[in-house]
Parts: sequence; structure tokens; C-alpha cells
Amino acid sequence: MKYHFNDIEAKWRKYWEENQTFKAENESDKPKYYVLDMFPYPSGAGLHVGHPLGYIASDIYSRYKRHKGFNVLHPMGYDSFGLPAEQYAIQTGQHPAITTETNINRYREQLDRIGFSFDWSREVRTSNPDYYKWTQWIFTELFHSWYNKDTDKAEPIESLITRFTNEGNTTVNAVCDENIVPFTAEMWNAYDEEQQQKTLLQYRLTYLAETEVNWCPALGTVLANDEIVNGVSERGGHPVVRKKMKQWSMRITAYAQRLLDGLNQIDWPQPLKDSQTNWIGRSVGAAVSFKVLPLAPSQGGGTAGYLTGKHSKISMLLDKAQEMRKSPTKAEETLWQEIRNKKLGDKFRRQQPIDTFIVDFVCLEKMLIIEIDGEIHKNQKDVDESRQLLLEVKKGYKVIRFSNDEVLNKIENVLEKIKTELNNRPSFKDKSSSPLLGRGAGGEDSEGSEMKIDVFTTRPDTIFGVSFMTLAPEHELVEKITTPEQKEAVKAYIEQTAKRSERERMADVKTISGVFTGAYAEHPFSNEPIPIWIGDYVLASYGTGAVMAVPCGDERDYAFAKHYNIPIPNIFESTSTPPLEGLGEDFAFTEKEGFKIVNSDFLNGLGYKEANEKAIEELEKIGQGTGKINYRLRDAVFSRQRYWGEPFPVYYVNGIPKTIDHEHLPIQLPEVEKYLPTEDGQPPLGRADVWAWDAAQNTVVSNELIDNNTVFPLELNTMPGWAGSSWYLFRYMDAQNDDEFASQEALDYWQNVDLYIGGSEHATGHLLYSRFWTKFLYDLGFLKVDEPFKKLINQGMILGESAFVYRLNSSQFVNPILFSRNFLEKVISEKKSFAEYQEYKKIENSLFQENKNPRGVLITGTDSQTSWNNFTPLHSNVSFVNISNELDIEAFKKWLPEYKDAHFITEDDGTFKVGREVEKMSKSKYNVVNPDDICDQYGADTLRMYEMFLGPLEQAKPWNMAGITGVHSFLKKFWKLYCDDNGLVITDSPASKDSLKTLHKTIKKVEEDIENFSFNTSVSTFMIAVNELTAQKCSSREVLEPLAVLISPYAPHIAEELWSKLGHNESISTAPFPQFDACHLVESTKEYPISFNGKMRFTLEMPLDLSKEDIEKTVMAHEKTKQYLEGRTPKKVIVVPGKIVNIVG
RNA sequence: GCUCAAGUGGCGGAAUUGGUAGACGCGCUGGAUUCAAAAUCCAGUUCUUUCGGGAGUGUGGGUUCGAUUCCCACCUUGAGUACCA
Repeated sequence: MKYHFNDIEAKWRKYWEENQTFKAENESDKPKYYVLDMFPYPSGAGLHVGHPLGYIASDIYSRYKRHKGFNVLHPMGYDSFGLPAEQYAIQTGQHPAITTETNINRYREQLDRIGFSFDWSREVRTSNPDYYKWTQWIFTELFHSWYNKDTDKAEPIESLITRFTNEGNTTVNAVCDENIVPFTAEMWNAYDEEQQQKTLLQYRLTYLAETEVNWCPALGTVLANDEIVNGVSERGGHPVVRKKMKQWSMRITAYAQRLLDGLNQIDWPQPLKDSQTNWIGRSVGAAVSFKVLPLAPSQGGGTAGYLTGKHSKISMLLDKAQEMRKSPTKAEETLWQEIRNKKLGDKFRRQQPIDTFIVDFVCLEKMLIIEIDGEIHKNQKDVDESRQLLLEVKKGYKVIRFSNDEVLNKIENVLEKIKTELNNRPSFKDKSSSPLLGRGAGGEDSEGSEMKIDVFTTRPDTIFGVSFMTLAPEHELVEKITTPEQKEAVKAYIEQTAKRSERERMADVKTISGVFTGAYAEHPFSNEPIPIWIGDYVLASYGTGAVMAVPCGDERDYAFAKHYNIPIPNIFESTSTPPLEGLGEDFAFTEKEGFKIVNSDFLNGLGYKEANEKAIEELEKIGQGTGKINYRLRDAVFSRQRYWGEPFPVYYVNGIPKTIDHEHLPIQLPEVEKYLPTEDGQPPLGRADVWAWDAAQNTVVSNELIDNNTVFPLELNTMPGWAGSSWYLFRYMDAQNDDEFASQEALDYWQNVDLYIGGSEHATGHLLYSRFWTKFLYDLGFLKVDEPFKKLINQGMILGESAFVYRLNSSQFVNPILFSRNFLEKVISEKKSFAEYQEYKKIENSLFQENKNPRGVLITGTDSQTSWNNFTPLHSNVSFVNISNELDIEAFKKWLPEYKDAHFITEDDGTFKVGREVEKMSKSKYNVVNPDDICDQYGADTLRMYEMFLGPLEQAKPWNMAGITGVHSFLKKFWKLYCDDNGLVITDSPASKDSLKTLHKTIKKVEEDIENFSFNTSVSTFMIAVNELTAQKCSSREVLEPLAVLISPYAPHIAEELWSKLGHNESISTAPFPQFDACHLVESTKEYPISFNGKMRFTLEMPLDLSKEDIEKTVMAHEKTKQYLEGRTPKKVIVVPGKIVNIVG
């Protein structure tokens, strides 16, 4: 009886289907186990051998768990919404549902051939209305929820409305939009419906927001960052601009911390966890707010202007002022300590530029200047007088003077005098009372509210190193603070950066660019003015879109300061030994240790940690900052301008979104005549004629009926690809349920996925979003678990081995000339001309005859032609290439007619060899291997085992057919243990000791391997077992029956066949896994390796119960030992009983 | 740049806690069977060698009686990520 794998496999596939062998029950006494594969997108290309790798691994594990007595849920379905079907629809006009159906059928056929133990009764397709009904439902649940930071979970929106009605929003601690306007209960209750809804939208877990997107007008769609190359669309090369669009967003940021914390509880590969951690990007620091300094009257107030110094000279003045602040005279310092921090009731600044001067101290509010005259002033009385005149007469300041002596010796008198002056002078804070100094202590915007710039910093300890601020060009304050002088430059800069995509901006790190706005902010502690720049190295989308630039401690700030000649004050002093030279001055010092803070007032002398804490403490004291945790994670945009996706269950009443009630779902995709965006840039659903919501009848009706009274327009966007895949694991638990997304009983029983296998490319997409939705459904009480996937394994990609032929780059020949790989390599490495080779000569004549260029053939000449650059590698279809890399030339010519007259320059033996290179397996590279072909030739069991045998599951590896014969002949050998030409050869006689040892060794190893997901090694183990049992001529049922169960997860068809031949009427799939018994492995002796200085030289068999001393004696007495010692006396003899003997000396 | 992973024969890869490096398979070589081929079976196959042996797991160092395994530095390759303040 031969091993007819094709018949056997067909027979058992049929049996499994007819008997529903792998149907999982939602009620069972057995413990549950849920094994899930990342479901595929059914593409038109079908499956290649890379796809089933993970499915085979999960199938082995599922079958193993069934043998181990588990109730196993192992489902499969399709992520069937997606771009390729839509793209195809646009090209051909064919409805994407039709192509999707065709592709799914093909996938199913291919999957079936491999013998998976899927429970197909639970199949899901994300594009089925039965399924997306619940995707829409989850969306509406998100819409009707908000995130309460106090309880740290999502809650129904009703609880928020109650809070608003009773206490307004000031006591509510929610994750919500920025720029929330505070209101009281009275105000809320007085709001009209529209105002209330608008406010609620700022709190909902899914909300409409203006989001900046990459808009391509020519394609009429939004492009993802990776669809843009050099600022133009990858497809078609059309220009792309950044544009704000109103889109749905998901407030995933509410879950940032929980998504981070949850990683500690799940068994996922570390690199995957790392990439989620990085993606969420938690950073701890402080929020600091900087006041924008007031505008000078001379600048005309209004929207722009600067303070007190003359604009044209300001940078020079500021430099100088800063220098002077650093080295105050003794008198200056004494007075400063007495008047700073509003000690006299009014705020003073020191070394402040006023017009073209720098005055010692000034109270801007009272327009009072204090000058201290040192020795030098005696010599320049005239200058001082004219300066005083100018300040007093032209600018309206009052100047009072003291001498050094007065300040140092009679400070009380001095202070008294200043106080008197302050009391005598009116406050110029009020706009109307001073025509000269239009603004108060802080800059104000046109509505009169104080302007401030909020920044986030991870280094509050470096606050005294700030020498400028940078805003993102898109920052909303830019327009308000820019001075008239700078307006042109700023405008030009913003236009220039708007043209670049965000990715481009991020990729181009080297170019430093920015513009000064003309405005200044005030340092919260020193009160020094800080110039405000804009620069595109600051991203609008991260943090607040503004940074406090500390050039001495940040590389980008340093580069920017250097480039624009902005001062780089240093606040670091090295504490390392030897001290680091030039830190903070010659380069930005970014380390967090090895320094103490200097030039930083109250932070002086502190290290990183203490300074950080102290700075936050002081910021909180003056109300200009607080400790803060910032996340890189952004809210996820949830709208797509596509057709082939889930429609939103949303209609608009006066522009306010309303969701459609659960009982009216699903809202099905409407028909459209074309799948393109509309001419006026609306998404494809804008083409639908029947796409309006009748709120009275609760049905979708024709657009003509829209009256905005009972019939309203529906949302035109669709949901993104990740919507359906974020929760599908729960649908499998109860796939047919029409009343709930899954019943409570099913959810409680199956809980979550015990083992999830799939590719690592979903790290920050699908795997993050499904964790988010799971946590959300958990918060609302639908789930008892808050993580979807307990254990996850990334299977490595199977790569293709592309085949290449090499075409000579030459326009001299009528017909192309293709070279065989080895011949070409030889020629190139030997640097000879072609003419010296027989192969070439053979066809040279014919080449000449066809050559239309009478001047001859260039390649017969010099070496310079024989370089790889002269040849273009062309992909050949790998199916024309045999195992020895020989090309079937005729097949190739037939496949590519443009090469039907090509010359093929072969090897000496007449064969034509292709070059090989490992690339991703893809249709466009003609390196796809179809699993069906392997099944035809070797059978599914061989394919399954071979895919596992290829190497560790997690590792990427090229597909290479070379080893498959070995696996196939193993199965034949395995078969022969049970059957010969006359049928079954199994006997009931007891097995030999050796055979039992082989069996139990195998049980142990295979069990360990499966538990460790080391499937490649268990295939080897089976091979060893079969080799040994064959050698032992074992035919005992006692051994071979358990062996069939052992192998059945890997090669289920052959196992079923042998199992039934052994007389069983039931499927092998639930036969108990063989029990390992250690007694069969007990040995009495051991081949001890005897090593000298750690090198094994010979082995010696000794009884295992021999004592350490006896072992040493026996070894030392051995003649080979003497031979290796060459007369030396060993220094030491290490004996590890049962392991090794090592002789040192 | 940053983060992570990985470097072992001609090839895919094995070596479980630090204890005989190269299991198992492919390929290759020789042989048996055969008219021949396929299939099957047997033997050999890390390199080197003066046939005693010597060297050897990316490179250099360290710990240890003993290192593919642990530590340090470096090199190479691959993956992810990127002005994240």
C-alpha cells in the first residue's frame, strides 16, 4: 500500500467538513482556548506560500490543544473592506463587492487545501452588513461616551450632561478638546440645543474636528504620509497641499496611559511592545507659560509692535543688556535684591532697553526709571543729561538717579525715595491713561485678553538657559504677535512651509530655517525679554506647537541659535572628572547627569533631578507652570474619503452630527455610478442619489427629499480599514448574533484571545486600535477583559527568491542579448573581453549579421564593457526555473514575446542560469509560489511540515524548494512504518525497550517544542524518531499508535488515515495526547566527554552511579589521558557527574 | 540619529540552566540496485594538516576549570521610528 497523499487528503477534508469536526461549542465542560490568526485581506493575487505560515503554526497549536483536552476556538474570516478592491472598481467599474466575493472564494479554496482546522461556521467578513452593523454600533457608543479622568474610564455622555446641568464644566475632569470655554450650570442651561451639542462634541470619544491632512486636488482625496514622495503624490505625481478638513477623530489619547500600562500584563514580543511604547511616547516634564510682552506705542499698538527698545537696534541692545545683567555692579545688585519681585509693590525690570538706551531699572507700569551713577558717570554728565531729557520729554518716563555710595550705604533712604515716586505717579497700566505705553504688563490680543505662549518641556531645570522661543509656523499666535516690520518675512515663510508635507519637513533635518516675529516674551523668573521666532523644526501637532529654546542644552535649538546668531547662554558646569570642556558653549549638552546648574538664580548648584523639581515648584508658585506628562500619541483620524468602507451612521442637522439609533442599523453602503470623488471634491458617497436620512421614517431616502426638517443629509465619509478589524475577535465568539455584537454568555466564556499569530507590520495600527476599543468596551461593561490578545507571536515573512536574466545595455543590436549568470560573472571577474570565450564566439557571427550598425560590435573590445553596470537585470518568472537555477528559455520567450528573438548566451554546458536574489514575495517580482502547486506535487501534509521545517517561526526566511524533498520522503518513510505493499504491518506484540525510549524521547521533545512555538525543531525530532524506529524495525502498536497522535497536529491527513487503519472510527483530532513517562529514558551509563582545558578529546563510557572520586580515578588511569597529558601533572580535575570531566593542566 | 533584533559549514538551520559545536534536512562525493532513469538503500561531507594533530560559532577583549550561550567595546546586516521639545 503506497502513500497516495492526494487521495488521502481529499478524503479527510471531506470527512472533516461533513462531520463538522472542528466546530467549537460555546458551552463545554472543557477549559477554553482561543487561537486566532490575523485575518487576511482577500486580494486578487490569491495566497502565496508566505501567507499560510502563521496559519499552519496556529493550526498545529489548535490541534495540539484539542489533543490536550481543550475546547478550542479557531476561526477565520476576511478583512474585506479595503483599497485594492476600490482601486479595481475605479478602473473597471465593477462593484467592489463582486471582486471581493470572487477573491474570497479563491482564498477559501486555497485555505481548504491545506487542511486547517478552522471552525468555518463562525466566518466573518467586515464588509458584510451583518458585521458592519456592529462596527457602526460601536461608533455610536463611542459618540455617546466621554472620558472621565477622575474615574479613569469612559462613561456614557448622560453622566456628563448631568454634571453640566448641575455644576457647569469647571469641576469636570475630562479628556476633551483644548480651548474649552468654562461655563456654569446656569450658562449651560441657558445654551440652546445647538450650543449644547457643539459643547458636547468637544468631550465625545469620537468627535468632528478640523484636522490637517495631505490633500491632493488632482486625485480628489486625502493621502497618507507614505503615499507622498517629494511633495507630490506617489501615484501620478500630482501636487499635494496641507489642508484642514472636518473629519471624525477618535480620542485614543484618553487611553494613552492605560495602553502603556496594559503592555505589562500581556505576553507580546518585546520589540512589538517597544514600538507601541515609542508610538505612545510618554514624556515627563512641565508645562510653562510665557507672557507675550506688551507692544510699544511707537509701534502703533493693535496687532503688532514691541515694547520699549527701539526696534532697529533691539538685538544689539538685548545682547548688551543681557551681558550687563550677568555682571552687575555691587550697587546695582544690592538695589535689585531690594526691589525685585514686587517688593515695593510695583514690578521692576533691570537692564531694560528703552528706546536706544539700556536703563538700570525700570518700572514700566509707573514709567519710572532708576539709574545708578558709578564713577564713570561723572565724566559723561552731558551724555546722561541728554539721555534723561529724551526719556523724560519724548517718552514720558520719570528718571531718578542715585549714586553708588547712596545705594551701598543708605539703602533705606533710596528705597524710601523710590516708594514716594511710585506713589506719586499714576499707573499707566490702563490703556486710556497713557498714550505712550499702550499696554499693561502683558501683551494683549485684539479682544484685550492677555496673550501667552504655552510650551511643554522635559527639561524645566534648564529654564534659565532660554534665549528665544520658537513657534510652529501654523501656531495661532503667529499672526497676532508679528510686528509690521516682520510681517512680510513671516508671511513668506509660512507660505513656503505650507507647501512642504509634514513628512518632508520631518525628513529634512539639516536645513535650518525660521523667521523672527519681532515680538518678545517675558521670562517667568528673570523677566528678561525673549525674542519669539517661528521655525519649521517645531511641529504644530506635538505638544503645544511651541518650544522654549535652550540652545546650550538642545541640539536643534543650538543649531538654530548658531545659524541666526542668537545668544547661547550657558547654564551647565561639568562635574565629571576630568571636566567636560566646552559643554553648553561649544556644543549643546543634552546629558542628564555630570553637571550642575549655574547662572540660574535659585537653581544654581543643583543637579538634573533636584533642579527639575525645584523649577516646577517655583513655576507653580508664580502660577506660570506645572508638572505635566505629555504623549506623542495623537487622536486617530477616523474619516476616509473612500467608497469601500463602513458608512457612518450619522446625519447632519444644521451641521450638527446626530447618530442613528441602534435599532435602525446597519446603514448600508449606497449604490454609486462611479467610485471616484465628485467633481467638487466630495467623497464618492457624494455621488449617491439615495443618501439622506428620514428621521421620521427612520430610513435612508433619496437626496431630493432633503428638507432639513425631517430629512437630512448623511455623512459622506466612510470608516478606515482598522474599524472592522478592531473588534472582530469578539464577533467570532457569537458570529450569527443579530441582537448583540456577541452574547454576554459567549463573551464571558471565551473572554479574549489566548494566542494571536500575525505579522509585526500591525504594531502601531491594528494592534493599538483594537486594544483601545477593547478597553472602551470594557469601560462600558460589555467585556470582562480589557486586553484583546493575551499572547502574541509575530511570524516572520517568507521572502521570495527572484530570478534574474541579464540584458546587455546596447542599442547596437536589433535583438536583445541575454546572458547566463555564471558566464557573465566569470567574464566580469576575469575582466576579459567576451571575444575570448567560446560561448560568445559561437553566436558572434549571427550577432554581426543582424547588427544594423556596420561599425561593429563594441563588446568585443575592451574590459570596460565587462562591468555589471552594462547589464540590466530582468525579473524572470520563477516558475520557468528549475532547482538548479536553469531557465526554460522557450517558456521565457513565450511569456515575454518581446524577447522571442533574443539571443541567450549560455554557460559552457549549454544551460542558461539565472541569478537569484531574495526579495519580498510579490506578483510584480514574478517570484510568487502558489501553495496549490506544492499541494499537487507533494501534498498538504508535506507543505505544512516543510513550512515549519524552514526555520524559527518568528524569523524572516526565503522560500527555497530545495529541502522539500527531504520532508516529503520523511512522510513516505513514516508511512512505511505502518504499511508495506500488502497493507498494515502493525503488530500487537510489545515494543522493544529502544523503541519505547525513542517514543518517549519524542513525546517529551515535541510537547516542549509546541509549548515553546519551536515547530522547526519538532519536525527534526519526528525525522530522528522515524529514522530510529525504522532502524529498530519497530512495528508495535504500543509505539506507533501514540506516534500517529503526536504527528497529527503537523500532518493531520496522514495521521487520520493511519489512525483509521489502526481500527479507530472516530477522528484522531480529539484523541488524548500521549503521556510522557520518564522511566523509559533512564540510563545506567553515560558516554562522558573527557576534555583537556575545556577541549573535548575523547569519550569514555562509565556507570552513572559512579562517585566523583571513582570517575576521576577511572579517567586518570586511562591510557588516552596519559597520552594527552604528555607527562604533565594536572593542576585540577573538574568532575560534574552525569555531565563532563575536564582536566586542567 | 535613536530603538530593537540577528550574525554558527556550500545552503536552511540545531545545541533546553555555561558542559561533547554543526543535530535534522538539502546539496555535494563515492558505492549498491537498474538495460537506463526515477525511486530506494549504504558510506562520507566545518576548515586545515607533514594524518600525530591544529584551528573554529562576525571582530577584539574580559569573567570561568570550561563560553555559540554571560559581560564590555567594535563591525556588519535586517526591522521599526524619526526635528517628540
